[in-house]
Amino acid sequence: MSKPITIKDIALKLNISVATVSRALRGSTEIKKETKMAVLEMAKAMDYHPNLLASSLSSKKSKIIGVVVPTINRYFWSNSISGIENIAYKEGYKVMIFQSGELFTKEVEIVETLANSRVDGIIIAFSKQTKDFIHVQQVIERGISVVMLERTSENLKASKVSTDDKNGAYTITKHLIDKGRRNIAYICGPISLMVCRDRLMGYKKALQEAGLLFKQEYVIEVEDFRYEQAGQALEKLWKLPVKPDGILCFADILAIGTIHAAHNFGIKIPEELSVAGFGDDETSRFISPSISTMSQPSFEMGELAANIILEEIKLSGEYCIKRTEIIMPKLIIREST
Amino acid sequence: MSKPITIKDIALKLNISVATVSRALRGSTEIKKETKMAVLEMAKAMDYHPNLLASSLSSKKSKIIGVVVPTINRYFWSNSISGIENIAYKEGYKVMIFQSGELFTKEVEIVETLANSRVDGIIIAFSKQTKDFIHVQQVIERGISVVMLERTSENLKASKVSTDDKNGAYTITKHLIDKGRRNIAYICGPISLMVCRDRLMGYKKALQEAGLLFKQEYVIEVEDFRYEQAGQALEKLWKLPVKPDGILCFADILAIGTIHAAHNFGIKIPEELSVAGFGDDETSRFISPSISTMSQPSFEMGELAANIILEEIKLSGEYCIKRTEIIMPKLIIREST
DNA sequence: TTTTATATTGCAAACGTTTTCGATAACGTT
DNA sequence: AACGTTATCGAAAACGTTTGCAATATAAAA
Repeated sequence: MSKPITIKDIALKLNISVATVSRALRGSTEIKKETKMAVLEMAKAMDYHPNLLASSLSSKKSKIIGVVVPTINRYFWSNSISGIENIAYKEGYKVMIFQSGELFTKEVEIVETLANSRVDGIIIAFSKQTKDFIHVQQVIERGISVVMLERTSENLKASKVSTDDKNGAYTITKHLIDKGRRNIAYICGPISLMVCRDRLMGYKKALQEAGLLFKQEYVIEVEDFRYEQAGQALEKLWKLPVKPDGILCFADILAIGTIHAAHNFGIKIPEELSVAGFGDDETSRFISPSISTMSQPSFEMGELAANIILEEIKLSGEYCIKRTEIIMPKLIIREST
Repeated sequence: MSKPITIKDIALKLNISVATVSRALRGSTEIKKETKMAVLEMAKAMDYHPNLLASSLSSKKSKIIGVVVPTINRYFWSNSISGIENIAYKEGYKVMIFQSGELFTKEVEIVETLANSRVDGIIIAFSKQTKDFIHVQQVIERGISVVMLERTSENLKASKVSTDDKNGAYTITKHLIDKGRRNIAYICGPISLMVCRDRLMGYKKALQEAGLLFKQEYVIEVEDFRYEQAGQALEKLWKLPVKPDGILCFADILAIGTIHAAHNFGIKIPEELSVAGFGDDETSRFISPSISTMSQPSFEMGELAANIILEEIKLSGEYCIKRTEIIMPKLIIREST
């Protein structure tokens, strides 16, 4: 309500300059111990709170890193955010979380806001609609560090950390084949996403290697990563002349949806149909049947992204080599296959 | 890299004052159409980006509302955040999301940072550790609007929106009783949370009304809302001389954990044991058995909280009556009871 | 034409910090 | 006694906006 206390007020009270107060508060060494003490005490006594806006404006650094993900309520994203925070907070950085809701326009808006708020760096996972990357290209040119996480692009000169999707999908498809499955379908996400295309490649490769025919009608593209979508996909697949005996799902959430729909159709899992996921959501272990999946170390991937961006912030604008980290997921076999 | 363009640069180029540029950019009415046009064009031509820090510092409003929740990866929280965003974005406000990780110290730190960043308002759900509320009391006194969401406190003069937990728990406990259950246990969260105590009261009331004995050993308090915790709770309950035939879980996630553990123990649900949840997580509909639960309109609750805070921001500091909104959850009956 | 109202603009003071560049004082060195 | 060091502090210029008030130009009214 009443005017907030500023360093000027403290300076006045102590009969010293604002410069010394500023230095004392941020622990500069070139300040006499007694005055530093006096300032700190007075600050506490007067209930002083620094104005971060003024500070960032003046110093040109905010100690904030912005994170933008498609949605926060999926395990992979929330968990990697936790990883990012874990590192960032240790280094005295705050992290601001934003969700694009898979909308390109909102993503652009968020990135712009973040840049205009002069955050020190941005970690971004693109929305499924994003095909055009100039909005982040511009941000990079403005001197803000950017790291791409999981949903990346090759057209951008920025570090990225992502999953080895091709090999991951290959591995789990091969697992299905090893289990004797011959007609394996793939319920995949929007093909506009590189992740989806990469996993498709791995799936194809495994089929080919086993001498199995790739059939286009076995690939069902769903728009959103929602339970219902998987159910609809299964319905389509079940109308095919040759029903699949195995399904690879792009994400665990789709696997759960598939299993649910299969249950309604009276399809036995895994006897009649094997279902595999990707991502190892927390839930996947606790439902029945539990889900075989490729486990992605999302927390660690977040940590890695954070470490990279902090590194680049430190070098800020110097020519540092952009890194590309590809993480291999791990096969986890459970009841559904 | 190169110095960013400022309104001063635009003013210089156009031979007008920074004041007019500022007014033109923010669409003030008292600017001639032609000059406004000229400014906007020049801004675009020079690739101008406003500095939000400077703007907020000067205008004393940030158009940002901060949200702090225990964790973002639980359905209730992420969904209510979506509700908050839905309203806020419409009104031109950005939403900054923070998670306390159920840690008091981190919550305090976040609230302090938010206040020091001069956000216009804060929507907060307290951590399970939070018993002391001076950190938000101080923020309120500094003139920042605060609204409490779901995890509230009665010691604070701030608006709140929460669930009618007592009646909700009463309703679903009664449902269990109606299904013929007589030995009903309650797996609850940290009793330090008012939500947990309120639901306990509803549970007790239902028992009492039905002439059933309340037994302390039927109440198991878990520390975290994690699947594993429910399993351990069930294990304890199953060692009791009289095993429960129904379990009310504080949250759906605990219900899923309970069902999983029951499955491992070979306990038949719902024949041998009815399991009920609270919150109606997305997942609860898609697992088998699907879970009976009390559905909370989390999205709408977020919207409500946002509307209230925007209202209070508008009145900013005037005596506005603090509102208390209690939302009644809805009973959803599925297979688990 | 003068007067009055109105529409546009500019000046300059905020907003609360950080930081460069000196200034001063105290101290030891030669 | 003159000098160089070092420790400690202050003055003032940024940082990029917004905004109250004054000034000017323009249009309308007398």
